[in-house]
Amino acid sequence: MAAKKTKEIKENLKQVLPSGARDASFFEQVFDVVRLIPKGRVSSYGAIAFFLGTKMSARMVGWAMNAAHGMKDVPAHRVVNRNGMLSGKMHFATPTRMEELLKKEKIKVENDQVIDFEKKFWDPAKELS
DNA sequence: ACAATGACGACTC
DNA sequence: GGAGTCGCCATTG
Repeated sequence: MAAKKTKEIKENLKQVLPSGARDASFFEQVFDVVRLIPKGRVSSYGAIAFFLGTKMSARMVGWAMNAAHGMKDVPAHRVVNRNGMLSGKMHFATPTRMEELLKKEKIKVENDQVIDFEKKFWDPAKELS
């Protein structure tokens, strides 16, 4: 059921984007930012939300990530919560997929948590200015 | 149209 | 310092 929903989201997003990016504008920005996250680095929902102007609405970033699953170019695995925890790993194809991907990028993950999160943290507002 | 939910965050107890 | 509560914004029921 959830998969079907994701598909619907993706299709809906695809339709909305080229038509008149107003509802998906937020999503588009999120995708762009996440896509710009360097390899071996991670970011947080709050940081992205802040960069987009809605710093208080990290939830929406998470929701955008859900839709981002349809976009393979969007490394959602590099986006974790402000605590550095892989809060969204359960939403991947497999719960271990996120951790595997992160480890693949030299990011240490232990107990669903990114090690040295502060060092790996990539702040869009800071890097992209 | 109203109420509830959510890959979060910050504040309060 | 750990746990609980409220707030935010958009989507879904």
